[in-house]
Amino acid sequence: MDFKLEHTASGSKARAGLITTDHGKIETPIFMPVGTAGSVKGVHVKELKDDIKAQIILGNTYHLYLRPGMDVMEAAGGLHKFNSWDKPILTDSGGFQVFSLGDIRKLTEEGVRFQSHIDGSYHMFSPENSMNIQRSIGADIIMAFDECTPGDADYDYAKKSLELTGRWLERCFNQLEITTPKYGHQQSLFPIVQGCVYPDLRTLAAQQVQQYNADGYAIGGLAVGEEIEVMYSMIEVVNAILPINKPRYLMGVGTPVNLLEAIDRGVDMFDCVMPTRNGRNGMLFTKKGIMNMRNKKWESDFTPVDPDGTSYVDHQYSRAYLRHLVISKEMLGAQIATIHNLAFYLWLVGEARQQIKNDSFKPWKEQMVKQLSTRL
RNA sequence: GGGAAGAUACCGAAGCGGUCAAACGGGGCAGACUGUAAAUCUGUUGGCUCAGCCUUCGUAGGUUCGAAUCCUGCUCUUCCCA
Repeated sequence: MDFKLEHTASGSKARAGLITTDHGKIETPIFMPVGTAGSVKGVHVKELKDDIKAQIILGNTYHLYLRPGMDVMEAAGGLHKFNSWDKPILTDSGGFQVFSLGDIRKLTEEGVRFQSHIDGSYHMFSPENSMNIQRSIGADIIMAFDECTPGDADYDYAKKSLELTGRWLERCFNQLEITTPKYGHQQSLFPIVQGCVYPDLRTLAAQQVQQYNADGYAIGGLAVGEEIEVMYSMIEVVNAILPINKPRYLMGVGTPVNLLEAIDRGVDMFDCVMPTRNGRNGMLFTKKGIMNMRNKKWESDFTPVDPDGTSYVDHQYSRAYLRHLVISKEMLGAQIATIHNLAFYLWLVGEARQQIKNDSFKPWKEQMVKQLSTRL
């Protein structure tokens, strides 16, 4: 994997870059649609490519390991073949599930023992088998197995958690060294910077991950309960230390405003369930603000879903029709909303990239931030 | 024509003398959702000059300190027998 830093915006730390993987190029800043179980929920590959213009999507180690399992995954020839997405893929390591599965898992030095949310069966994740599983899935970018520290963790816990993540990181790299890619293309491991809301821990973490000279670095453990301003300041702390010539991936973030604020602070890559999940739940993100399609106000609004939208669903269907579908729980409603939201997110980061290259990012961002949170 | 059961808030449906403006479900209205245990979850849903008051449990009366709950007439619905 290669990263070329193309341009840094004036008056901002925002960057435009180009990642090259064996499955193609990724223009940064980029948003990566989340496809947890091997599919971006409700969206065909054709729509993902032609309409949403996704350049890279996510998969999840935990979910794919449980189902369909690695036997099927390897027999399929890896996730690219299995889900027929031939562009870049990134897999999360299962680290987030260590956090989100909360009450049905047990954390030890070795790894995490957890119960399947599907059938309650017991399993163990460790840095080693997370790497092995991610080898079997075959994503272009794979993530370190970490503990995603809760946002409200006290200093002592956050410090111990960070140290554990550090020891796990070494084991991840060791495991990668003694294994090889299974499908003939390169896989890059991104370490994850933890440290919770404590600047000195974040600083330490950002310094320590660099010993591995990775192809890119991730900032994890944010947007997990802490104040949003705290998240921004942690990004600033970490990005001041991470190397400028490597992509920086802010995990799990966020709202359109979060994306622009993070881009402004030098983040290159994002993923978040928000456009897909909120879309399924009837919420649309647009350039002018947020629309809850369940609201009565759209009942007889026969104008296009989003006149400014870049996807065909924005112009093909009316707001009144979309509201009807959402209210009626028709699956098409969720699909339209998901396609719209993802297309909007991809437009947003694509436009940010253009504004960065034109040295007009800062004023554009200030203007956008004002309107993006408006409730329409 | 005879008999039986029943009529409860937007709908369905509990309640069967006071703690009932009335359980629960649906629908309606609104909110939440940030490396997906989520096409999920939460709140609210008679009115008002709102710690109180007013109107409401088919309808008209009655019993009672007190009725959605008991009694009588009426109207309507469903089922059974002719």
